[in-house]
Amino acid sequence: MLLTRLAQVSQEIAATSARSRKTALLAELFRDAEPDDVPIVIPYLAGRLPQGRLGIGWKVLSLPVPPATEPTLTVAEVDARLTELGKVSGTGSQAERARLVAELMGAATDDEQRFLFGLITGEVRQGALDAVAVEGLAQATGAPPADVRRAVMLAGSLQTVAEALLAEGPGALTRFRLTVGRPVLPMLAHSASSVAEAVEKLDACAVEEKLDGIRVQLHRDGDTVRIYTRTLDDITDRLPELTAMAMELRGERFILDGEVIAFDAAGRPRSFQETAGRVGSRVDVATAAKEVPVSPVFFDALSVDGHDLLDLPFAERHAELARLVPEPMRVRRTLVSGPDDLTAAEDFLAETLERGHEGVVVKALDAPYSAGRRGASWLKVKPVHTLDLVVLAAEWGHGRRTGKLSNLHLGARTADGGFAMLGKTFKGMTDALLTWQTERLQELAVETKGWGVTVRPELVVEIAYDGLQRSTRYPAGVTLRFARVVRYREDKRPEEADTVETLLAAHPEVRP
DNA sequence: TTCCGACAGTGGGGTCGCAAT
DNA sequence: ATTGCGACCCCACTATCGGAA
Repeated sequence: MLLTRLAQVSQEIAATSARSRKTALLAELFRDAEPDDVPIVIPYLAGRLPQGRLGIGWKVLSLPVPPATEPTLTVAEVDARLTELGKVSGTGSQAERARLVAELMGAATDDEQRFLFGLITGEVRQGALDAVAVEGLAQATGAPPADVRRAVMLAGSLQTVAEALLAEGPGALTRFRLTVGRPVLPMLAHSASSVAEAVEKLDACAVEEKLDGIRVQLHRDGDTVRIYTRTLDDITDRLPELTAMAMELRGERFILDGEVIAFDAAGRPRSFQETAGRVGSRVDVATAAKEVPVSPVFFDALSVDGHDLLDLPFAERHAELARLVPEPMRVRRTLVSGPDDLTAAEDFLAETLERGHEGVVVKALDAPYSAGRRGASWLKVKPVHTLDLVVLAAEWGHGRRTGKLSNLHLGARTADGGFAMLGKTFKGMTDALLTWQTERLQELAVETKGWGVTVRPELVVEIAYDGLQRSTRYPAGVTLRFARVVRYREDKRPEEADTVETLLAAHPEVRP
């Protein structure tokens, strides 16, 4: 199959907003793909490279290369060239990589260049990724969408399922079962603004500590232990202490879900930055493990002794977990019978925050494990802080925000009467707000840059954030975590905005 | 008819590792 | 040694479609 066909279909998908139409377009293309092309075409149209990341980014891809006039590239050839590029990334020089990219781009037409750019940078912007591709695959093969979806969750890969389905038909789906050693996409949580709201929605539930660490899925099959992240990357080698602990547990074959986190000597959680740095260290793991040891804290069991627990209610899965894992390695929790029992939930949240953790996750006791989904049966509750800050500058948006000033530079007042930038945010804005701020900020502009505008520091904006973290990038030595716009405060003057001093005082645990 | 769950998109900061300067 | 880049951790929020209620 020619790459140009994919580029055209991708454009058509982007051009329609109807998901049913997107699905139909994908299904048609999947049906037309030759068996050899299937492992390439499916991921490409789901906006993904079969090779995973290549070590090629926006920078190298942006170097201008004159496009070809005639479309001649086949998907097989593109795949071969990208595989070559991936190999060079592992060993070779950047110059060699740039040469290979230029060669590939030079063989592509204008449309194909655009498609490849999006594919490699991970920004296809066609409004259809994995989930829509799964629908298309179901339609192309006549398999029930729910069955295809489940098989993809269990295989942890769309491509594997697609190949089997297109080669053997819907019967192949039964092959994909939960298997120890093969990671499944983890269940995710929605947000709730309070425990009252969460308990109201879920009724009988467990309220568990939410730890600010790294999500892990631990598989043990006899003497073999494997540990995977949220995105199913294998990080076994970086967590030797976890492997050792897994061997101590009372079971031979199991899959557990949990979090790893570093605690200090007093048993309080260390900052996310410290835990993440430790888990990210790959070169000298032994030293890193000595300096920042991490502990596993498990909260779910997906499989025990060959039994698939995914469809069991949480209460039963947790009973299995408790049988296998001693209490210190399980997440702290309390059981709540329903809205009448709200005080217990609220006390537990207060206690959890006192212990230095992020918040809580409220989980329905009767819900199955929804692998790969953001199920409504897990609700996280975290305290929100707010500040009144001043807009110092704004950057032009991309994609659907093209032509709108989007990303705001936020400043707090300093002792000398100026402003110190604390970070940026593009979150929390409605389309109407984007339009309004684009106009308003241009009125306040003092300087126009390629990336946006700097403005007179006059506009006050209320910002919600999750906490403070140390920063080497910003002048106050700190930055906001997960900042988002709540509303503009045109009733406030910049002299009334919050100061760096009061911000630091509100977070004594973070010292710049 | 209205409501709501699921998705995609738009990016944020930090850290690590590697190659180039 | 320092800098720039890419990968991968953490993540919030809005718009939209289409099935459920």
